[in-house]
Amino acid sequence: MSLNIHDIARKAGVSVATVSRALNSSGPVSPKTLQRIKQIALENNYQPNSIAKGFAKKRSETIGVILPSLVDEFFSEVLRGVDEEASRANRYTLVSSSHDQRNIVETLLEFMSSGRVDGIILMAPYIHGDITGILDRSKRPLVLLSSGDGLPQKSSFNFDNYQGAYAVTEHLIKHGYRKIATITGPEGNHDAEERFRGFKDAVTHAGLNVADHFIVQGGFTLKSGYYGFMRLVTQVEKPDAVFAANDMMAVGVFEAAKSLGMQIPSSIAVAGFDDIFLSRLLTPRLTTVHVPIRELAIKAVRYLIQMIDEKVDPAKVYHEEISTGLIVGGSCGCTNSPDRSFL
Amino acid sequence: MSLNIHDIARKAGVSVATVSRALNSSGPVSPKTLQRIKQIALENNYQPNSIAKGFAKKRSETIGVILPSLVDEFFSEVLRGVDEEASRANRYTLVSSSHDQRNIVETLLEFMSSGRVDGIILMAPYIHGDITGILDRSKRPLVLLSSGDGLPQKSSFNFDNYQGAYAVTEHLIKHGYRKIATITGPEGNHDAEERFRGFKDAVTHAGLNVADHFIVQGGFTLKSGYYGFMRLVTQVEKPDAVFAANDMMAVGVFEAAKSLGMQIPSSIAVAGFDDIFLSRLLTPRLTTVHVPIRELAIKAVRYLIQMIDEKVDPAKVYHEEISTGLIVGGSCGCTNSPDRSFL
DNA sequence: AGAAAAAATGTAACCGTTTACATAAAATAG
DNA sequence: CTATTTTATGTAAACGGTTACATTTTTTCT
Repeated sequence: MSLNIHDIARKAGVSVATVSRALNSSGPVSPKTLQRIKQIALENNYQPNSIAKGFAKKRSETIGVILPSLVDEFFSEVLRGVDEEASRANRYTLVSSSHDQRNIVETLLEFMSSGRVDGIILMAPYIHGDITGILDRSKRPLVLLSSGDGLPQKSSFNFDNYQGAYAVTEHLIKHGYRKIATITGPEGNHDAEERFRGFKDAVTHAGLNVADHFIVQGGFTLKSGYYGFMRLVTQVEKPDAVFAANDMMAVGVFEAAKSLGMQIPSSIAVAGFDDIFLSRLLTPRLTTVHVPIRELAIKAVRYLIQMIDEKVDPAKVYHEEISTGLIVGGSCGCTNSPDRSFL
Repeated sequence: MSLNIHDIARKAGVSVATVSRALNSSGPVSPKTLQRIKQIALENNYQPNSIAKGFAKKRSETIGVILPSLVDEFFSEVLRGVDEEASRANRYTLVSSSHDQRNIVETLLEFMSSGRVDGIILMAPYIHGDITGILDRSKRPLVLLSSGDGLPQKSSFNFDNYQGAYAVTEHLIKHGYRKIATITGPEGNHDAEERFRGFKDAVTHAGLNVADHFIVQGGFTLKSGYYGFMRLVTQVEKPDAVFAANDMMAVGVFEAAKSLGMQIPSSIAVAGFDDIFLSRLLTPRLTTVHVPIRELAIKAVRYLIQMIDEKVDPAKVYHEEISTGLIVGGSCGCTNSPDRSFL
């Protein structure tokens, strides 16, 4: 096994306490002792055992991230942001992509009481009773990411879905479309609900009404966008524009339109939400709402670390809504939209 | 703070050793004591401090994953596979997406000598001297993922890039194309090199020759595919088919062809490599090579865990090449290819 | 120079668990 | 019914750091 602090102390002819102080700058050490210890540590490339360190300090320098799954761009961007900010703050990232609800609960319990993480970033689009229960008696700092306000007693960072949906819908209305349909996200999903609310308000405030047959429920998947669109356009009254609650469904809409021989935006305008990479490749480019995922993750981690370091009161709740930005492509009917923005 | 093993021992009127044995089934405990201890542990929902446990056992039950970055589909699929298999084996996943080479080296050192992980999955497309040096005196089990055979002394899991590239090129040749160009991956990248080798051999074995002006260097990015194609088709002698060393570049090729008004596959056939999600959405669907990323990751983790548990000799090296599969779309000229496979 | 203050270093307890070894209790054998 | 073996339990050291406190050395002040 590699050498430990005692070995270094012996080699340097000092006590372990001095070595610890020298290497962590945690107490006074005379310049020449400091120098000698550092030298010896370097020569023997001593690496303190960080498990032991964590044990002694009751700190793991690790933040735990619980994600619903890692499949799509969204989650990997979150993870990227978390890892980026965590490593900037010299923290480790322990990740768990829970495959189902049970799993989230278990992981949460584990993470909270095992001493393995100092704080938790939890992303749970569907928060239910079990989770609430655990979270209530959670002792570790925790922040919710894009999980809505179902748990107002916990600090959270969300996108301003309402504002984004409102803005993009308003944009469609400005184009003169009057029969605007939407394909929603899955039921119970906070983002989906907020987006729908924004859509509805924008339509209503414009003096239009939201017809029931212009609302079809989707599931944030390409497939549901495809079939959702099919349902919309095979009705007697057809919409002249459709707002898909996320880009993946908008892609489904494009595919469906293509297979029906419908032109976008001339036969029907389309808008999405998320600004995924793919939306840039559609022709015409998708009009959508940009969500700064990394930024969200980074802010959440920063706040979490402040809680851990007690720079902010961990008991106090803080909520932040990160604003989203309208991205105008050609799918809404705008003509001056940039092309080949992917290059 | 939550209670520890001593508290449980006291409540149960036994010693900590007995509690430890009871809860870990690591020694004889009488049925009724066992029952009582478990009961008490449950009532007080006792969770052993896993840092302390790791410290005592010199085991962290954690596997470290070092990835070059988390941006694309490839890496997030890897992570997904790792996490899936790790959690199946009751291990944690500590992730680090190193942003540059220096970072990889540092992380590697940290991971190896800190006791924080029991083993490491390293994915480093470009292995250079520094890394080799560290790896040589690494004490922890480590497996390389898709990093080529630059380090034959370490166990590794790779895709059979050669075979895949050979197969897809051969398929193009079967179509009758004779002037086959390629856009390669970045220099020094193992996958890229193997793919090129497969391409070259397939062409040569068919009695054709690989003209220099039919080889342009790309960088695995959409952009490089776009411009690479532009260069290829603005030459005096134009290719009739092009093999992009990855799908992202093939997407660039599609875009470039579109902007030049060229039809795929009638004016020029295209094939890619990777079978990314996007390749399914192209029209015609991209002919490509499927790489079972999750499978690769899962196999690597399984093997790593065997090394950790000393089920296999950690000193012995093992190499596995995972075979890839040809996916026939319409971009090569095949007509019976399935459409809308994304639904 | 001696006293007081400041700086450097050392000693040892502690963090929560495992585990080798010792001891006690129960089961089995003769 | 004892002697022996087996099973159950307890004791205490170890893991590798940190850190409060004690002690020693150095510096500063009068």
